[in-house]
Amino acid sequence: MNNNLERELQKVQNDLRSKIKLNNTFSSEEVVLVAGVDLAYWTEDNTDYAVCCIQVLDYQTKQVIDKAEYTGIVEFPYISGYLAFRELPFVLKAVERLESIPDVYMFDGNGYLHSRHMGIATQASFELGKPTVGVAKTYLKINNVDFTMPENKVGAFEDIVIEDEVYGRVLRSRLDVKPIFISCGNWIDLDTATNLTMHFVEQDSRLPVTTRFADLATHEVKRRYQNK
DNA sequence: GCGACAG
DNA sequence: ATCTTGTCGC
Repeated sequence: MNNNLERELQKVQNDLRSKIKLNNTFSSEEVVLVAGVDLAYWTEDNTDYAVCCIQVLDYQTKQVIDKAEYTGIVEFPYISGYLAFRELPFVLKAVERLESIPDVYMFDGNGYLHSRHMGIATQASFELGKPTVGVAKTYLKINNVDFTMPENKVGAFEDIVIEDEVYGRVLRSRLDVKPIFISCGNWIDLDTATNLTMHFVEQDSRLPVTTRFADLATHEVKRRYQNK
């Protein structure tokens, strides 16, 4: 990619690093509304489109109490390490359409588990002003450090430590299924992020239902658009 | 040329 | 992310 662009994007991310707080800025009793965020992409008439879907679940009942979506033209390419610049504009537009105010957002991707601690979950927190969590399906290698595979037991995990700093966690959310990668977005600690994730993991997916429902919603929107 | 590469 | 059938296993 363009070197000047990369320097510019790195500067944006580096300037935000000092604002990250990896401790809870809330008490667990305050967490009532949890949002799952995801996007889907497609091409129509040589134009790239994306839809962001957000599903807001009640922590206790796990019922969807609010949802919103935003569809638009994709303006930014996918560049590994800079996912937020591509997806965040869609997320913010969708959030505007929510009636509720989620207490925490869960993203499909990383947060602190990023070479500059600036995965989409962390970068999003500064726009949203709310705690965020990153839940990724695959590992984005940092400084050539691999992760250790956790044992095959539900809830088993291994922290991903690079130069004595914990970046994130590989979590076995379900038995006999590939693990997922949990990291703090902002204003939340890793244990709480892990517990929150496990709380929403059910039998049909290794991903928390927050993210899972958002994923299903994006696919429905995509089909709706492609069938017309 | 080859391997890496969140989504 | 997306393109895509069958197939192995519970």
